[in-house]
Amino acid sequence: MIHPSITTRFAPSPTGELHLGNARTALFNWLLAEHNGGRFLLRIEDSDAERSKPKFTKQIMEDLQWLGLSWDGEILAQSQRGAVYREALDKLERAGRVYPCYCTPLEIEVSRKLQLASGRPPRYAGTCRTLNDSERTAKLAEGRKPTLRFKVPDSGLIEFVDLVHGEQRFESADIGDFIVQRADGSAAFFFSNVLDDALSGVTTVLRGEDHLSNTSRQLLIATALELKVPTYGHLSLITAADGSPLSKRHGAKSLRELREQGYLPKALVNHLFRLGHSSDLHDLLDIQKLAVGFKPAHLVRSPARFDPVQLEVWQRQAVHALSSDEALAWMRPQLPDTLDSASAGAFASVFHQNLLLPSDAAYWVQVVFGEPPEHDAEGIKLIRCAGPAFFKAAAAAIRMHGTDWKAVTTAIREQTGRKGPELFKPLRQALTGRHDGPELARLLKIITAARAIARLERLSSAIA
RNA sequence: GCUCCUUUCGUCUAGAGGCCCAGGACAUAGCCCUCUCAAGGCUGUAACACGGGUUCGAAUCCCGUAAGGAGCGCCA
Repeated sequence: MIHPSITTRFAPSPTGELHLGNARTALFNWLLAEHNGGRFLLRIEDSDAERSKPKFTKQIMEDLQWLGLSWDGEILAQSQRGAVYREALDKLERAGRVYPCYCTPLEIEVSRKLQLASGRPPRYAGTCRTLNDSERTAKLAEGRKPTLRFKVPDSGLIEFVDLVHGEQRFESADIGDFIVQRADGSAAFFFSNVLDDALSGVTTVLRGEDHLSNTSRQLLIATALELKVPTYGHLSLITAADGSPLSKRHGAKSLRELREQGYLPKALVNHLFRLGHSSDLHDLLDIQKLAVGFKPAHLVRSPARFDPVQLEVWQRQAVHALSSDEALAWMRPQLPDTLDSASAGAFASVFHQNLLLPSDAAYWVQVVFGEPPEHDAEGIKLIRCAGPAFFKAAAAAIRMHGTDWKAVTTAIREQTGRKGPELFKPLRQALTGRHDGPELARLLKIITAARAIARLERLSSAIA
C-alpha cells in the first residue's frame, strides 16, 4: 500500500449472537475507519470448527447491516485460509521458532491444576520443548498427534503503545509457550489473528480489553514472521449495572433480541457511542455524524456500565425522529392484521410520539378498537367525581357534533359548566382508561364517535 | 497464585499540578408552559474509593490498601 490510510476490522467468531460489547467494538472500528475515510474489513474467525456455525455468521452480518455498519471488500473466513496459515507456519518451523508438542489436553489440564494448587501461574511447563528426534518419533509412535507451540524467549521485554492505555510492557519470562497450531492442523487464534491483520493491511485494531495481556503473544509472532503489526487500542469492557460482567444472568440482551423488541438502530448506536467514548455531542445523531465526532483520543480507560434507562432515553428520541411512514412500519406488527392501511396509518400517526416500543401499542389498540378500558382506583375516583350527568352530557355532545372536537367540548362546557382540566381529565379517563396519551381531539377521531358514545353512556349508567 | 487493567455526581463522562470548595449530558426534584403525557424553558439536589507521601499548591505525580475486571486454554 502506497499511502496507508487507516484500515480497521471487526473479527467476530460465529459462535453466538452479537451482544452489546461486540456491537460496540464493531461500531468503534467502523467509526474510526469512516472518520478517516479508511476501510473497514469484516473477517469471520471460524477456526473453531466445533463451535462455529454458519447461522451465526449470517446473523452477525444481518446485525451489522441493521446497525448501519457496512464493510469493505470481501469477507474473509479463516476456515478457508488453511494454505496461508500453513505457509507461515512452515516459515516459523524452518526458523526454529516453533516446536511440536505431544502433550495431550488431559496432561495439560492436570499440569495446570497442579501449578494452580501450588500457587504458580498455570503455564505450559515446556515438557516437549527440548525433545530430540528419537523422543519425537517415539511419541508419534504412541499415536499422539502433535500441536505446534511457539518458543517464547526466556527473557526480554515486550513493549508497545496502546491507543487507549498508553505504554505497555510485559515480561517475556511470564509467558508460557503457546499453541499456534492445533492437533487437527488448524491455526490457533493468536497466530491466525495477527497474520490475517497483517496480510489484509489492517492498521488499527480496536478490541476488547480481554486481549490486552495477550497482545504480547501476538507481537512475538509478528516479530518472528517480520509482520507489520497494527496499532492496538483496548476498549474497556461494558459491565452490568452492578459493575459485574455483562451476562445473560443480568438480562443482557443480544442485539437481535433488542432489535426484535423494537429498539431502533439509531438508539443503540447513539448509546454505544457514549459508552467508553467521551463526546461533547449530546444530541441524537445519525451514524455519519457520529463518525465525524469519533476520536480515538477520547476513548475511555475505565469500564462503562450498561444503563437500560439511558438506552430508553435514546430510544425515545429515535422514535420521535421517525417519519410517519417509518413509524407505521415500526409498529405495524403490533397492529391487527385485519386493519386496513388507512386506519393503520391514522393509528400510527396518532400514537407515534407516545410509544417507546411497538409493544406499547397493544394497549392503545385495545383502547381504540377493542372493549372499553378498565379503570384503576385513581381513575374511578376521577370518574365518580365527575358524576353520571357529566358523561351523559359528553355522550350527547358527541352525538350532536360527531368528532368535531371544538364543538363537542364547547357543548359539554356549556352543559356542565366544567372547563379546563375539570373537563378534560375525566373525559380522557373515560375514553382511554389512562391519564396520559395523545391529544384528545385526535383520539376521539380515531376512537370514532359511535364507540365514544357507547363508552360514555355505559360509564354514565354504571356509576349512576 | 502470578501478570496486567480500572476506580470523579444515580449513570455516561470532562479534567494531563494552580483556570476545580470539580464542568457537561442523561436520570431525578421543583417551577413555568399545558386537557394529560411528551417536548420546550428555568432552578435545584448530587461525585474526586481509602491511607500515606512529593509540592507553596494534587482529582491530576509517587507508594500502599481496598474494590471490581481481564489474562495465564488444542475459546476467540
